[in-house]
Amino acid sequence: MNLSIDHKNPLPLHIQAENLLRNMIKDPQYAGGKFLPNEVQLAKQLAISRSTLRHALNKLVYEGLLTRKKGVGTKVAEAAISSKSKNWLSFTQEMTARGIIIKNFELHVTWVLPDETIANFFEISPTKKVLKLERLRGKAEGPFVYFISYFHPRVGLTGEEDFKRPLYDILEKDYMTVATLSKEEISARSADKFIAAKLELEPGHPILVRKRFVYDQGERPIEYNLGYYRADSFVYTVESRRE
Amino acid sequence: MNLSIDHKNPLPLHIQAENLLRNMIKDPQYAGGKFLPNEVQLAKQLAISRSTLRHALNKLVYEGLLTRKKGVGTKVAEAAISSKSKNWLSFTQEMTARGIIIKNFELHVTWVLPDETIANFFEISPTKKVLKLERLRGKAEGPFVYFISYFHPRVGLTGEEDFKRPLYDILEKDYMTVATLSKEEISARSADKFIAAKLELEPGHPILVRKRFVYDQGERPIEYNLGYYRADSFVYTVESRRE
DNA sequence: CTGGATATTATGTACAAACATATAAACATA
DNA sequence: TATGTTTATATGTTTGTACATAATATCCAG
Repeated sequence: MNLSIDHKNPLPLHIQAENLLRNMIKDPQYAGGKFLPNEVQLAKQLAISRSTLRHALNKLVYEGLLTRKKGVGTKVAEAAISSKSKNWLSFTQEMTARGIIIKNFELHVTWVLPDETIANFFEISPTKKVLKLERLRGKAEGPFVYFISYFHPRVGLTGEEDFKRPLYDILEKDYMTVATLSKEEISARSADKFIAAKLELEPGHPILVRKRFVYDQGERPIEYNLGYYRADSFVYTVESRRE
Repeated sequence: MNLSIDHKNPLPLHIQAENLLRNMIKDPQYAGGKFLPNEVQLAKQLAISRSTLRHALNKLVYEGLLTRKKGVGTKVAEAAISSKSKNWLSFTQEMTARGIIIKNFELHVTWVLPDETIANFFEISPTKKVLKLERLRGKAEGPFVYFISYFHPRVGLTGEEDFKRPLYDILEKDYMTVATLSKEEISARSADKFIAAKLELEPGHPILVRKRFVYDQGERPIEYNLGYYRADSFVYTVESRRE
């Protein structure tokens, strides 16, 4: 990856700067909370104007990766693991953007009969088997989320796919299915024995449950997803605006 | 609402322009798909520079309200008008819509010194007292949520208001403050003794915590709200769409 | 009448230069 | 010691200017 800006490169300078910054802030030095060099200095360092640099910075600030404070400086935003409904990033993309490397602890693929909720959501017969994908994921230190996904037969997944690739990438590129609409329900509960064991905590500890109903462009159901998050490492964020 | 830009107004010009544009594009003329005036012309019309105008336009483009096309023009995005404002119901309105009658179990109003989070969010000194409103609310059978709200001094609340009225009604009608933007963080935790007692459950039981940061039209902070919900009676739902 | 060169139009990119304002540290005063 | 005051620093705001590039409209030759 390039570590400096190339004025000959046809890629716009502010995009180059943006990419460069994305890498820069993954450095533990900055991810640890240290301020970036100030704008004037950084602009000089990259040999671009302050305006162009700010253009790049703005984008990262908008994405919530950086925070700025007038008179103080710019630094990497608190790397609290969170979910931003607005941007529609995949789990992996979002975590990577924050410099968090996701590790897969477990991965199971099976074919199962749908329970009532799922059969209803998919509008299929309860005797028709669906693909079930279970994943235990987290950081190097340990898992923090247990995912269960069910896929509508219409999608055409075989179960032989490489689920280490980003899910929505597989769906889009290999199955021409674009996830367009998602309805989510977030609730709290205490961990039962099964989930507690997976997430390496005591039964009874609070967990955050996220149910996700995913639809394609035609608003047809394609995925039902359950996520069980350790309460101590996940915050769900929402931004809403009225006009 | 102002229909032109006031260079005397301390509110930054690009924010004024942004607000103005938000109104402008509600006009059926533009919402119907007509192109806005071109940037150079519009800048002249508003008596601001093209850069400043673009700053405002960029924000709306980020939000997905406008789409631009090089060499062609800028217009209101196709699907932008649809579902956005859906979320903005007051707690009481929302519950009433579901046929749930809300009972106030407790209601306390006090003036307190803000902690660091609040002082930071409000951008005020930690020595400046703010109004704190605590409410225990629920159904006839029992409470299910404990709310704590802090209000920015700018709003002008005295503490003598009738808080049995809907909050946003008070703010709009009596204090000319319109809550326009809200950022929320949802997390899970187990109830401490205080909250457990309020919500009539055992300490250690899971609860859902909702932090809410509320802003007015000028994106100035006006309220910080904490909601502690019984996990067995509350689910948070979100709908998001990508275009 | 059609295809291709050309001009026009509007957004995209980039830089330079001031001045405004919030923050924090250094300093001075009561 | 406590409280202002100044100063250095960094981001925030605003303007002006110039040229690049994509999309569209126009015109001209064959």
